[in-house]
Amino acid sequence: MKTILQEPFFNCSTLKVAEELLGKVIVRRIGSREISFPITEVEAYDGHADKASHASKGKTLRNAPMFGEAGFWYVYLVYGMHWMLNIVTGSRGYPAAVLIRGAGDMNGPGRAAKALNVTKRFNNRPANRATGLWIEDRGVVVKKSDIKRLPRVGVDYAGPVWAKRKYRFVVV
DNA sequence: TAAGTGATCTCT
DNA sequence: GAGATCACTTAA
Repeated sequence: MKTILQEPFFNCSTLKVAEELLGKVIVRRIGSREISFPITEVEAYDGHADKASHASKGKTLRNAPMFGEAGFWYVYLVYGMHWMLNIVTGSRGYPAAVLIRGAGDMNGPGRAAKALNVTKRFNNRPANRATGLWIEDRGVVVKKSDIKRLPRVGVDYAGPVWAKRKYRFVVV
């Protein structure tokens, strides 16, 4: 049983989407080939009040996709070399997204994006088959007891309150 | 542990 | 236009 996740799945509480994304499968079509990896680690960025979120400083050209429709990709470059792959959540106008930090054997968001051959070409595009990058539910259920909640990575600048929030979900 | 790397944002 | 800042990786 395969279902491609659509807007209703993502137009929901960001934390809930983040948690439920674990065990789902990210699929990339390159020409006639398809590669896929189960999602193992994610981070939630929820709303303008979240100091760790790009959206906390208001809407800019870069983070505009976060304010858009759920189920769209938000892709950007950090440290001059790594693409970060996020899926937008929540309703239009509410800035939120989930960062894909790990998929398959890959650890670290930069490597996951590299393995999937993701670049800004996917920024602000919908997650569906036509785009060539989407997420499937293949019926795998990750048990609650197999999910670990941890603080997010690299967001100390957000201050102790937000930096300590356990918005990161990992499959153990 | 620290350097590499470049888009983006915030001042002038 | 210049300068600071980064949701990271790799090699040492």
